Amino acid sequence: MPRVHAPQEAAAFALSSPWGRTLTPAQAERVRAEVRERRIAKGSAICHAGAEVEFWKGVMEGLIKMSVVSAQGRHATLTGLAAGAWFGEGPVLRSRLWEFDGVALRDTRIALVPRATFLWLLDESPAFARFVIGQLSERLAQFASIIEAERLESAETRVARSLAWLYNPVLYPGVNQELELTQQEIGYLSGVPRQRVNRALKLMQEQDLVRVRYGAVHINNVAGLMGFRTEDGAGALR
DNA sequence: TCATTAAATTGTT
DNA sequence: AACAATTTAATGA
Repeated sequence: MPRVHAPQEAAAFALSSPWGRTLTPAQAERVRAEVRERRIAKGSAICHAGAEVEFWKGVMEGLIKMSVVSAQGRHATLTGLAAGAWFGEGPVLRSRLWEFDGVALRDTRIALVPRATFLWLLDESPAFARFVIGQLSERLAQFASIIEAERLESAETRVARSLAWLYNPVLYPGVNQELELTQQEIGYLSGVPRQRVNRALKLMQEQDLVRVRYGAVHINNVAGLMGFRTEDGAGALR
């Protein structure tokens, strides 16, 4: 069972985020008073599809995989969430229910903003509203890119793209060049088998886009990764 | 600090 | 999916 901890660090994390810095002192004070922190052990759930959304959530530390499970038990990864990412605005605004399952791929710390506080900020702060709109737009672009790659491109291209998306400055402000992800974890995030991830990383390394390390990948060229293509994408076969 | 062993991760089939 | 090779982490003298 995840435990709720003292809020100080979570409040500091929230208030130093891109949206937190835009708040008025009064708005910041309410956030400071109401933000909570939760620690999630590797392998445990952050949210369950169908459960009520109580909080808008920010990743302070760690890594999350968002996925959906079909009635038959097949599951598909939608995206990863790295440190600095805020998520849940979709279900908070739309259905009040989580639409996906979230699992921590490693020990993770989450900042929790109560739903009511989130909605209050949306009403009170135009800057906050702009942040949320900007984030929704980025996510839409991300999902469009993923669907396109899923249908038209090779597994190697999908791996490159999911790495590149981790460097989107709007969705993941705090990611640095040394990505501490194992090839297995990259596989979970991109929905590609580990063997194929291994092959993909070597191809990217040949082009100096990344440097493969033990348990990590050093990213040299984000734009190059976003544009990375192989000749054997599904589009090339038809 | 070094050597040994176990565990995790990578690379290949 | 299975297996071997490599790297790191843990242990104990």
